[in-house]
Amino acid sequence: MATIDDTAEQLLTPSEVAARFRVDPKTVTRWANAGKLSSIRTLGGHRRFRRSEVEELLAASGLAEDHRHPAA
Amino acid sequence: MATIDDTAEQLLTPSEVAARFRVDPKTVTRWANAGKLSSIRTLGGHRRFRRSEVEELLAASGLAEDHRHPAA
DNA sequence: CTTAAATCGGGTAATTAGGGGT
DNA sequence: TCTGTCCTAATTACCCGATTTA
Repeated sequence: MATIDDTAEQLLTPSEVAARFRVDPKTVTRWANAGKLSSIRTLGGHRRFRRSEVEELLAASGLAEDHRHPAA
Repeated sequence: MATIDDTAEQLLTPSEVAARFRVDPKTVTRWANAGKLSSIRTLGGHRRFRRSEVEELLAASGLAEDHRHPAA
């Protein structure tokens, strides 16, 4: 069938982001409202977050999820 | 990948739309039923979605994933 | 024509949004 | 100031069998 290019950005749910930071999903929502996290909205109003941005923030906080060894 | 004419309207399956929004294909179906998405029906009753419309909705949600070529 | 995957429906749990208060 | 919890309403995810698609 017509396989489209999978250049699409990988998105995470609020729960998935919360699990990575060990915080409550509501806290992630507050970060999004405060503009600390870029949020995408589903057509129903639920938030989705860019995986790359979350990983970067985690790395910037000194926490490496290390499925990849740090380059620096 | 498939070589498709740019003049033709590119249609996406429910799964492809769902992957871009990080939701379940059933949710995309629900959006179509709610009139939030324009849907084309195959002769068997399956839904197809306009790629341009999906891209616009994603962009309106705060995500611009236009790495390939500008939709002008 | 056969096989495997996807999408149809419906129905029911789980998640999320938003506000308020600790 | 920041975070976790309580509440209700809305949205989304997973269950099934049957049909369509590739």
